[in-house]
Amino acid sequence: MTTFVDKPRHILVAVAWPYANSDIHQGNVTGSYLPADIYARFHRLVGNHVLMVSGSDSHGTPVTVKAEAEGKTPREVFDFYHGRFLELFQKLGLSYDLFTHTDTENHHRVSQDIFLTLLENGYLYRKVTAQMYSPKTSKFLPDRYVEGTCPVCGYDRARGDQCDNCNTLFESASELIDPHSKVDDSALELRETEHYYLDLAQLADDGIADWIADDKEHWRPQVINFARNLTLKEGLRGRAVTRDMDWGIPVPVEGWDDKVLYVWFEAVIGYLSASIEWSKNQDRPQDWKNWWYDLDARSYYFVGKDNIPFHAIIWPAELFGVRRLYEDDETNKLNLPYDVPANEFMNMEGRKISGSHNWGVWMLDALERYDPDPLRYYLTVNMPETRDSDWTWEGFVERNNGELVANWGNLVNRVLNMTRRYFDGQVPDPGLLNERDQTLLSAVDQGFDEIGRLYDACKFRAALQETLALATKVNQYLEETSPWLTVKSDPQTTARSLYTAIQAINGLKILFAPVLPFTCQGLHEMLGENGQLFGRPVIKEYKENTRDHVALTYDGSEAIGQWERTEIPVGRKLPKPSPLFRKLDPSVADEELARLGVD
RNA sequence: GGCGCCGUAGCUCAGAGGCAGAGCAAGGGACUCAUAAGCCCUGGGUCGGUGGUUCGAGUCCACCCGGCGCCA
Repeated sequence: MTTFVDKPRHILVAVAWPYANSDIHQGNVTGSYLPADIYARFHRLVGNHVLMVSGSDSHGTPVTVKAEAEGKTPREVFDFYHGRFLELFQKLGLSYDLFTHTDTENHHRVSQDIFLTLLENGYLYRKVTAQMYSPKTSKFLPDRYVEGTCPVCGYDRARGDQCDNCNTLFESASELIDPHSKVDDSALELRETEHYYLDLAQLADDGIADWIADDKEHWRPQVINFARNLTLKEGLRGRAVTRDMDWGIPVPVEGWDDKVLYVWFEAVIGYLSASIEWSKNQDRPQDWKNWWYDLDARSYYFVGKDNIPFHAIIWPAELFGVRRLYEDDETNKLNLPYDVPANEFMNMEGRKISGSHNWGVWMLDALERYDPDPLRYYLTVNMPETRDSDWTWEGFVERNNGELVANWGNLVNRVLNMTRRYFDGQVPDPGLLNERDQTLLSAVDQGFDEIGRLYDACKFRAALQETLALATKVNQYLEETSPWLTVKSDPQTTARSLYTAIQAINGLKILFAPVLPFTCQGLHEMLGENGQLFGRPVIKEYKENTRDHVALTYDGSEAIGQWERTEIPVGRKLPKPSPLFRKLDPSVADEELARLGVD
């Protein structure tokens, strides 16, 4: 059945790392986590070797700022949100092989080793610059936490990187008159500091410019054009990979104890370090190399559009500059991204989603009121694959009621109910299938090929629409054969029609499964089938030498789902069916808007 | 200001040289297995605009307008 895949391939599904400083909303989910999960589930069904990794980004200024605001340590802050991420992902069915975080010993070591290898390979250089320094706290301050008077318009609350009044951008916060700390208002001074820089210009010359220029036909146009625009038009400048801070990964160079690796530099290394950690957790410490060195392996980076430069240029440049890690064979090189299927943004009710304005659907909260599959469905059918999209609660209710309930759920329900009523719940013996029956089943079989191609190309909206169109076809087939009429006069025809519909539904179960894993498992059981289509998400604690961490993992050892239509045998007694989806009252939209404070 | 993405039915979008499409919404119909669901039929278009290339242009090219974004 898997005609578009010749032999099992290693597929790395690399998912954006959420900052562990706030809860996750629907924009985060539809932007990267959900498409990654759909892709991973599809390829697991196809029979490919999937490794889906990500984790919480525990470092970085947003975490420390939140910690200061709440009077906590950064570790307390990220531990809290990390725990909530694990709970959400488990409930929403995001099937990470490993969702870890960046404050593990493993990640520290891999990041430092990457740094040292880049240094050894000549892609890091040192440079001294002047930065704003707070004598009061003995800390350097990032430009956007500096406030002062704008030298252009005189606005007295201009930020160090930009004046919000006249939109002037500053090269350095030192251009401000009377610069002071936004955090504690204390006066600042200019002080010299030395940092390591990634030599992106050299990396571009040595190969990354060619790599970005070549063989990217399968990339989304807005992604590859954007990346090429950055490399060609702007040229690549060196970028500091260290900074003056105490929360983060220590720079592994003597005398640099008061500096850490810059978060943008080490967070992306998480894709590699998490693969290595997963491998170690499985007691197969070399396994990760199948995804990172095998020439046939493919890596997909599911991120939002704000992350395109880091994944289409900077991370490939890091990998290219490192060449190989923990590998003696000099012919091996770390794989660069095969694709970066970045999504655009999702708005809500026409406005930008915003944490500080409480404008968004907080997923953990939404799961208190709604099942995961309808949420996954709406977020997929409305996914911002080619342009920004818009979440509306009215749209959520309409799609749920009109498509999941009325079309697909109702189809399943009517077929299983008739089987129950007319044949005592046993799969009827169809005798010889006629042309119309066979046409329907071959349309479903063809769906595995065509819809499979869409999933494989990360066209999830289209895949879902095609699958729903097949469900409509089965509904049409039922109208044409009208088993509720023939049952009185021609039971054999009724048997054939219901048998055919049952087999068709069983095929649709798999076609829908990457997006709707929970209800498809339910249907699987209503068809009297055994086993789990997918594996189980498990939250586990892992011990290292100095500290432990909890992570989400995926146990696929008992998964039996395959990308093909199987046969539900004649004579099987089916269990009592129950509806796959529940209809939502239109007032739900008003209630949710009221919850947001909208009249 | 430069660059990129987008502009197609009331709404959401697909189509990327060969008869303008789907779903929803609207109007009509036959049916009753099903969560009043499903099915059939109908209406609905200056494909943002202008000019060009071509036997033929939503589709390719140039310019312009509008929305969003990145950079300056």
